[in-house]
Amino acid sequence: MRLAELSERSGVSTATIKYYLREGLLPPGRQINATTAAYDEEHLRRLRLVRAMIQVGRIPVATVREVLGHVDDDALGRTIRLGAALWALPQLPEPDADDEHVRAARTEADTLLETLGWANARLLTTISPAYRSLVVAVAAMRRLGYEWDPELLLSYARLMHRAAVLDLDFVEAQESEAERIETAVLGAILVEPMLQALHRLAQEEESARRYGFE
Amino acid sequence: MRLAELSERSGVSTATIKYYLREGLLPPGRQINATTAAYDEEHLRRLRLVRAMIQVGRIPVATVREVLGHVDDDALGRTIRLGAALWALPQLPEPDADDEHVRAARTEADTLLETLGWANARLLTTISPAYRSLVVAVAAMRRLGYEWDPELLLSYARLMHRAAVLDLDFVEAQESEAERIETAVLGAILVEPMLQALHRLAQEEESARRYGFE
DNA sequence: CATGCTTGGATAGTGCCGCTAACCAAGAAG
DNA sequence: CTTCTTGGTTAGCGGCACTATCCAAGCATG
Repeated sequence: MRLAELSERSGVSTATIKYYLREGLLPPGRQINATTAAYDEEHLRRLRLVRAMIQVGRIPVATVREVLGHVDDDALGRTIRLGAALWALPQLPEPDADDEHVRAARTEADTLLETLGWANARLLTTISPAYRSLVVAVAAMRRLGYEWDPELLLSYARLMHRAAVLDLDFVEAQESEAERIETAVLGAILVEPMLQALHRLAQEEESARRYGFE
Repeated sequence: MRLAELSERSGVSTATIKYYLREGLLPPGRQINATTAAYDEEHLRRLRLVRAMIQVGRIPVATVREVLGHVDDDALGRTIRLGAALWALPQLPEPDADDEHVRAARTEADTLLETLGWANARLLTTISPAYRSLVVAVAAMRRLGYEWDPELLLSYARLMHRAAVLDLDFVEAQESEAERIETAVLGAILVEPMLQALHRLAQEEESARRYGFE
């Protein structure tokens, strides 16, 4: 398959495909001669993957390259490989460690993990970007003066844990190990916008149920 | 409070505050004379709100202006006002209506709402951006060849509905109607990154539980 | 009162990002 | 032998979130 056909079948312009090749998101085609390269189904699939990550997952191009690098790295174990890929995803900016709200949020997050018994997550608190993002988000709400019962955060966490269980069950259902790794990363990236959309739909539904359209 | 003090207390540079004033994210200060303007606590709070939306919620500046416009619009009822604000949030791009995966995803989404009995959401399917985003996300996964039991999507939706119930309970706990509207929008914007962070943490935890660190 | 500093407002510029248009020489097609 | 198409290279574009610079008006000090 030539570049033009790859473009047609994927719906991505040749210029953009060339850009992805340049950026290393797509392995080069098999060079037939100086002016022709051949691409196969694997390229097509990879291209769709890249597009989904960029358009649906809103992952920056440079990050997609990094994430795919981890996915392709056969040397690592599953948890590490998944972790490496997930940790490359864009995260909230580093919090200011001196800020009082940040310190309070950190305490709240630590208590949360303890209460939940997430022993593994607790090992990662100093390094996991997800933990850091949680602290930033909680600190932002606290800074705006919102107070809540610790039970609330706990409830959210339990819900998201159940979502994670569904994610990983789905991953395990994949046939090959390579597919499982890809699904784990892709799942994490594509399930997020799906959950977000469902969340907003659910808010609309619940708001309309409670208050009608007034 | 002068601009310099507003900057110091919020941690936002004066240049950036001027930019927000220009962009209409912040109402102008009370003009004292040709070279001095006074800002009050309300400005400080608003500025923190804007920062949270931009930095934690990753909402584009133009969208923040739009969302705040709806929040400040006393003429609308609660559901409409919340809806208007939520609908202004960035969404996934318009799907290609001719694509087979998009059509399949639309059917799946419709069945989902029917099964859940989300009667209100079903009224909104043609116009709600959240519905559109859901379709795009589902279509992207289908395009990559992933198949799943309809039960899976249903489970995710039930989880997010429970999250939405928690959200709205929290909103109802606010004292004034103005606060409730603001909380509803802010909640929607700031809870999302929090849920995302919890989701990723939960995935790390669950993956480590199942497979260890190998 | 003079001098120098600070203030807030306006304008233009910066850096990054995701493309995209234009060009090019090598090769295929008729 | 033209004429068209190919894939690779380069430079540019448009949007975004700031940010550096300039400016005239005021305030503060000797």
